[in-house]
Amino acid sequence: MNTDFFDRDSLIVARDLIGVSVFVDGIGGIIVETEAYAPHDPASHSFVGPTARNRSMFGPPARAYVYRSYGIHWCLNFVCSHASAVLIRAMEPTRGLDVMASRRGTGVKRLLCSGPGRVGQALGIDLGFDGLPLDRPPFALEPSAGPIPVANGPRIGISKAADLPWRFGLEGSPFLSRPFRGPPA
DNA sequence: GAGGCGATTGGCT
DNA sequence: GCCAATCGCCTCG
Repeated sequence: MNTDFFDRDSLIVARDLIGVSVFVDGIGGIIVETEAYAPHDPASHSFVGPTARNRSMFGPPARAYVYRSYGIHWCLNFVCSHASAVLIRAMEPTRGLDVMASRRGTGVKRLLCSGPGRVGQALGIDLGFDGLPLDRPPFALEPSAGPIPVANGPRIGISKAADLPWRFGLEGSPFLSRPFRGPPA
């Protein structure tokens, strides 16, 4: 994947990432759910300006931004233009199922990567991946095979700007962290 | 230096 | 559906 793919508005990238495959050391699958965090977006970690935690968001696009969620989980984002980013919320696992099952402590396929914290754990993500470029190992990205039916709706689990329909997903996928409700916003 | 809170998950009712 | 677990970051004093 061309790094220019990420040098765009996070809303566009979030939608275009649905169907793209992501692998970390050869382990991963197809992205089926994302959320966009934009410049001047109150819900974005970059909203408060550069800090020790969010410095990767203010660096060049096409890199990883990793943060700890609720003191427990590691969440993986892709940095886009102007300190925006896309959170990888869910994937359909395709390669390295055995390794992901071992890391997750379950063999149930649907529970391997369906949720941002689960994605991080299944891929073996931690702070050491923060700031790494996405166009070379350990990361590998592959374009989607063909046209994808993309649904969208409000982002999950946030209190600020909770009404914005900036969550995107593969319509009808059983690997979504949660189903999409109603018509697209 | 201290307190509150969160882009979540898993287990129990 | 509700709630605890868990801890780094940010804000305020």
